[in-house]
Amino acid sequence: MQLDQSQSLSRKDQIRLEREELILSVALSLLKEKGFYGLSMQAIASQTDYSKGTIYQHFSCKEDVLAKLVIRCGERLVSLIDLALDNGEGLRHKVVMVSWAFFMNAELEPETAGLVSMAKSPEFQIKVSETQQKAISIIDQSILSRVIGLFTQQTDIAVDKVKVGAFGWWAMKWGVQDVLANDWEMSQLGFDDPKRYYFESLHIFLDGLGVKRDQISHDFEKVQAQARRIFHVN
Amino acid sequence: MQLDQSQSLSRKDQIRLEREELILSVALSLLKEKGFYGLSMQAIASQTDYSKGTIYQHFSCKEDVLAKLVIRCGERLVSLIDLALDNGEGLRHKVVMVSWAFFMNAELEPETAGLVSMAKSPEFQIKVSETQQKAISIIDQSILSRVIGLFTQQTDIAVDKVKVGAFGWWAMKWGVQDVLANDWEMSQLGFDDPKRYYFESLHIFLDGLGVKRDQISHDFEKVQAQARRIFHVN
DNA sequence: CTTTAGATTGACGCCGCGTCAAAAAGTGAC
DNA sequence: GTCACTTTTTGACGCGGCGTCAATCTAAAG
Repeated sequence: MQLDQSQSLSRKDQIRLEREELILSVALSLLKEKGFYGLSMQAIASQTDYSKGTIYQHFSCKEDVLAKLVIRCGERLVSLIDLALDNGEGLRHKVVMVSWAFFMNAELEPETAGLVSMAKSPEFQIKVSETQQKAISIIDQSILSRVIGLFTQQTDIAVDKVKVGAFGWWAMKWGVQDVLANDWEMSQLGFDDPKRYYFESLHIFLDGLGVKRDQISHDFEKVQAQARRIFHVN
Repeated sequence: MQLDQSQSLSRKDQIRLEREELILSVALSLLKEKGFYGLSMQAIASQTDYSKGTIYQHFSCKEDVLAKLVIRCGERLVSLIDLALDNGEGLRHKVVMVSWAFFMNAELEPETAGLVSMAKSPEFQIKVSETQQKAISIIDQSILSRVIGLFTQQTDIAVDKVKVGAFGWWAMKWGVQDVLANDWEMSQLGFDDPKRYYFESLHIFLDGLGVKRDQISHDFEKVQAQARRIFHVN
């Protein structure tokens, strides 16, 4: 009896989960094809061969769907960051590798990565269910605590510089991400490859912080190749 | 005859301009009150006591209205930047003052400033009339060329560092702006006042670049007060 | 006063959102 | 297999926003 019930429950849950998966993958492909404006609950319903009502049993609104995509994107990012931290040698190298974690995560799913900053706006947040809000918040904390932890653990940086270091890096990385996401016309002004400029700037910042230089970190191509290997991208 | 015609034309234009002004101010106040989602062409029409059709004679769509707000915001920013450049002494000080130009511009009209990054997204852009697109593009160029020009003119920075310097600063500033615009919960992680951290980070970056230190630039309060005075803010 | 060009209006068609009563499918007892 | 009951699914519906356009109004010129 109990077994049956639990089995049937888990079976239901299984189906529910699979469907949620389907909905999300359809949403993502719509996002890719038609962009943010082209994504509608109606379209998701048609493409999944479910009715609108059923979709609304999984997600309370359009924003809720997008939030879930952003959450998955964030979860993948966290795992890439962990890989970066495990494989980096010393503070500078780890910082560089984590930067690549962000870039490659965005590369894997540019559509979703482009939503991240929108998903953080208050107006978006209030439309999203609390569960999701918390999930986003937890991911943010995970990432930031890893970043701060990284700076704290290392010995080649003064205690009073830890927070500034983490902050400055964070800001710089975020700024570049924004440029990349909406590919601003920086090339017209001679900034053909923002990533290269980012890493150059980053090294200057780390120099200013007094972080030890090393052999690998300064070689853009090499470290990129290394990152692709570690993250299994491309 | 000709005089009459030109008079009547300029009169018409005058009225048209005033109305455009009215529309924009109503749009802005709606944006403040109800936020981005609450802003509708219908609402603008009601509040201005014009019909929807008339509003559409001025702006082709909602995005067009917002674009115009962003453009004005950008124009004001350019003028603040010029003030900053005129009043700053030396590279570091000018960089700091220009940073304050950005911050205070955002402070003057947070709603609009929060739209800037959205207004740069391709999906937004294609909905906006070409004239506006160009206007935005011109403002971007104005700002970036000033920034690059600033780094180029100064003597206390190596030639090969000019572009990196401009880029790194740009990225960092942009990242912070994003944090401020959506006030992310950084305070929970001990970053109570992002602006202070920004300036600390900025100085570290400038140190790394080899930019000369000075007396004023490092005093947050002092330089803020100076900026408020120059920009006539508060 | 009449004509006419141009400005203004708001009803209209369309679409997307989110809801909910009704229909369908599932479940279990007999 | 059937019946009664629960759960799930459906899609028609109401709402509201967008952008259009034929009809109406205005005002200037003849």
